[in-house]
Amino acid sequence: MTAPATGDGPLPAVRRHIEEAVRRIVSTSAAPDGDWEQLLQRAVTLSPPRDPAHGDLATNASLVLAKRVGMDPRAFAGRLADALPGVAGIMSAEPAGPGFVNLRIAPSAWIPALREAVAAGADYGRSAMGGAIPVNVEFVSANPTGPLHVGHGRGAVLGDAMAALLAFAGFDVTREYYINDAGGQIDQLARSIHHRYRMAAGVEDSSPGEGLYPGEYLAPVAEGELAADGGEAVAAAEDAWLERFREAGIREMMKLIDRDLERLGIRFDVFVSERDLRDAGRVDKAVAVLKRRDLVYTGVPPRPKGAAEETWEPRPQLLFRASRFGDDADRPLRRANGEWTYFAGDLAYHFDKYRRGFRQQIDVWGADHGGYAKRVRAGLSALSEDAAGLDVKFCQLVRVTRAGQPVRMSKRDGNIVTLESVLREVGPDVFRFLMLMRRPDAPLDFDLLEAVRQSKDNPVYYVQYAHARICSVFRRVEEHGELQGLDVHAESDPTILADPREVALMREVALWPEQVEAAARAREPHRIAFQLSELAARYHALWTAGARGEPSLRTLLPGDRPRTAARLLLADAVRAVLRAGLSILGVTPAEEMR
RNA sequence: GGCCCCGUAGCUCAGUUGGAUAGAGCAACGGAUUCCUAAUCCGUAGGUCGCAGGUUCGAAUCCUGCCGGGGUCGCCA
Repeated sequence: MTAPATGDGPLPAVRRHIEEAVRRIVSTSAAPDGDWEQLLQRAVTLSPPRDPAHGDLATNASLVLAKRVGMDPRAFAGRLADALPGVAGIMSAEPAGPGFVNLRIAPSAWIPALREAVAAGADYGRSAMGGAIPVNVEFVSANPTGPLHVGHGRGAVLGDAMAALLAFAGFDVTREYYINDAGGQIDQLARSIHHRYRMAAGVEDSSPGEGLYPGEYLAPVAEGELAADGGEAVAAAEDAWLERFREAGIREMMKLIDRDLERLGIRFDVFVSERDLRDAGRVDKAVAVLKRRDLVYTGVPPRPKGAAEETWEPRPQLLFRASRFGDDADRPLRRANGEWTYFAGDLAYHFDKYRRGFRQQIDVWGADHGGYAKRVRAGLSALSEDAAGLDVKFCQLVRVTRAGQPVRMSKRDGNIVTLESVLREVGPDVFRFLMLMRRPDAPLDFDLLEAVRQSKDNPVYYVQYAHARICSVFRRVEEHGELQGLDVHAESDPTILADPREVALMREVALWPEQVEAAARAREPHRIAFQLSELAARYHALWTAGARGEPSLRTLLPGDRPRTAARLLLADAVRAVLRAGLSILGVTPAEEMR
């Protein structure tokens, strides 16, 4: 790909300058005690103030430090403000409020960022922040018992964008899928296929009964098996066909899932099979490690309040001391029938990720697994001796509606709203963007009609339109004789860009790398979606001003090559941010809207 | 009952890890056709940030307790 941005934008320069001034002021103070230098690094912020009237940037340095070194915050702010102007593009600095210092930055200070953005294109904002640290992002991991539903789709998009964001910020990211291909549900899958098999053979006409999967997507699998074996499993005992149907089921269901993921443009680097882990003895090994540390014992767990008293019978079980690692109770490792619990397998799996070098692990789960995170974190802490961390991101379920009415589910699809059916209607770009316009742990209503409406109500088209407009401007340059052969870089004089709306756009372009890093640190891809919306809004506003009341703000001014070149430079820089952001979200940057 | 998530404008949601007078979009109302794409823009109006305490220069944000909604609770995954 490309090298991470190494350019020294305006922000780092301003920050360095502030730090030097702060050190000078502190050195004159009567009581420079304490860990103020550490605070300077950690707690002092430099960010655009919420109210643009306060300037371009603001720092809270004196609020954080003044008291610590025995000074009055307002006095500290006053001295700091006096010391700043004149360097790094700082035009003026004023103390404000309880001790902020507001900075005005010369518009020309943003210009290097514009050139950097244009040069980097979709890679603008890529950073080395992550230091190539390996991060494992595990997501989807849906059971191979049927096609993906919309909720899986949300998790899929979140995980994929998370991975892209972290990769963009310089982490060494692996996208991983854990296949839950062991356990009772797979037996039920095999039995469901067998039922369909008997239907296909004409010896069964009732629909699948209790506990079996109703989806008709299993019929082709059954028919395939029937064609292959000529019906020998019709009346055979379960032992004779269970394993074969399990394998066929897993294989075919993973094909379905793969196809759904492909529609979303998602590729995984690694698939890990629960069965493989178990068969290779990895579960035994993980439990042995815990045993060696005296973290496993046989005991009777207390009856959970939710469990009905009639069905609960106290039974000694093999337990992991999860309560020593922040969990609320010790957790069972072995089922009554002697098999490992799902939890034991999950321990082995997260341990396996750790042993493959992932000290940072991110899991994307559905909200219905909410109570489960503590015990897995506890297990990973125990197994890695606190060397590995697990960050679980929860996705609330998605409610799909059409014009406000719940979408009815088809038996064909197994009574779920399939991801495929939604994608067929709205396309991957709309789906991905709308899924990322919301914080993942907030519930989401997805309306199929709203989603395809092409207007400003729909943030996908809104952002894509901004990108398309810029592309359109570039296509039109050559239509003007006076602009033939315009060299945007050589002929532009960006100091011409003086309108407040233009300067605001320049600033936003310059701040983009910082915003990417903030989103990556917070591990919140949805911030990117919101930032793109804001940038698009600013661009649309400027554009419409030029198109309506203020022709002098237009990009293409045939009589004024330097100004046109400068405007094109700005437009191109905005386009770079849009491309970079959309690439993180996995959304296509449309060249034109038709 | 325990644990997890949520509660911000009539509706849907942001809120830069504790900052200044809490912001967008939708809906409502009023505007922009000499235009590089009107899939756009400008303006008006809209708030006890669920409630009550606490922490400090400063709280929508952190801590405690309530209220309300959702999820979950051995031998499913």
